[in-house]
Amino acid sequence: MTKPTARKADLRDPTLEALIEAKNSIQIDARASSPRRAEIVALSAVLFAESGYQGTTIRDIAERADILSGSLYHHFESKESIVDEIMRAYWSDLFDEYHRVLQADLDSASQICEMIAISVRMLQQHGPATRILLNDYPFVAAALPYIERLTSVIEWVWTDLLIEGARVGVLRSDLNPVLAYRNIMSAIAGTGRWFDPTGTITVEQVVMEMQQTFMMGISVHAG
Amino acid sequence: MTKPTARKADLRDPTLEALIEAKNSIQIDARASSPRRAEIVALSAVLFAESGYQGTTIRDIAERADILSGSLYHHFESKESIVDEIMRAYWSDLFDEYHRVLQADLDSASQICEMIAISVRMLQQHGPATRILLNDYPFVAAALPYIERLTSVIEWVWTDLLIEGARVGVLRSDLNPVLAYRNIMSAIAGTGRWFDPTGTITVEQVVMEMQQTFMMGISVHAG
DNA sequence: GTCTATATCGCGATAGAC
DNA sequence: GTCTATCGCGATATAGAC
Repeated sequence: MTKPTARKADLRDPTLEALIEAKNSIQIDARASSPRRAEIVALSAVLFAESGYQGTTIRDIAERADILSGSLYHHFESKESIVDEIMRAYWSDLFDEYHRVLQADLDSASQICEMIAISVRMLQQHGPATRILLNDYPFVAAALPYIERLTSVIEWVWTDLLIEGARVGVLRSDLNPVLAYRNIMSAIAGTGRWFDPTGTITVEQVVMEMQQTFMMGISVHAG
Repeated sequence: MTKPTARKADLRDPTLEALIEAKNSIQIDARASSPRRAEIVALSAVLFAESGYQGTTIRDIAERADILSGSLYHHFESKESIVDEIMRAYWSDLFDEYHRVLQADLDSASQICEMIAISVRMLQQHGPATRILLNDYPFVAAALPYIERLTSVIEWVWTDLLIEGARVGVLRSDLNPVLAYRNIMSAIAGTGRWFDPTGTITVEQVVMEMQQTFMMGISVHAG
């Protein structure tokens, strides 16, 4: 099934455009090219994910990097700038993935399945970032204003798709798109808490169970 | 439909017994009867929910209580003991509600619907506590060891019910009970982040949408 | 790029007067 | 039950030598 309102021709899908604009607003610091800096960012992400942003000290990070705390300020101007860099990389990759899915010529239901899949697969490259977002959202959102802006765009993309799916009869007509979105997004975000990359459950198992649980709940049934 | 394995007769449902035992292990401090103390606990819960446990200072709490920070230590022995009291009240009420549902003579699907309902309804009396648990789980679980014990009991009750439902054919046979539980619980916990008691969406709307989304996803369909 | 040394601040908590 | 006053600590961040 192709998308009912053909947008591939004129490329004027407002949510897709908002997504592109939001993605372009994420500036990645050029200094991130330094390997040492990237190493410290990665190890900080793990510590923040384990103990929380406020529960992790500059000294904790320095110790893990085999360095003294003062030396960190050669690479970063503040503790906040470290989590900022973690977040920019995460959101940049996430928006690229969303862009790919929204450009593909899929019906609403398939797009939703794909969006669940890419969101959960972020655990592979950005497991710590997912966890930081879950645990420290109030702090991170307050410290980095762009986070709430990007979150809004994601919410818009989802609800737009859910409304469209209900309109064309692929999804339940009595669906509350905002509540459905929040249920799905909570389940996705929740993986950040419990998923163990060294465990026996694979990311693809999580993807499949989540797709089944939600799609069979929100799609129209034969009976 | 009545519960297939009749447990009402001999009352030897191991998950119910574990629930009762866990509930009895939650000791409520008798001093909580002081109105002033209860007032401070309530207002601390709101602050912890807003800014996080580590993001809220003793001085913030004192200011909101129109008191000086040192005076708080007449009522509490530490900052940790405040969040402890918030958590004990929350879990005590939650376990009472679970107890009521598990004692009722319902089939698995209805019990699951009821368990979703009571969990979401905790937002009414314990909205801040729900949010604290979501945002500060790693810290709170580390500081208050009983939390992980109680969480395990809840997980056991849910997965037991999901397995039972699949066994008797009320739920999908290919269901992964652990993953299904985590999806549902994440959606429930997620309400703590976005639900606004002063907004237009009611708790009962949230309950209904969540029941529909999950039940139609995990129950066996006619078609 | 890292170390030494330290400034500066705000935190949780305490002791005793009232 | 609250206030005054303060302790002791650990936090982020800085300055300059090497």
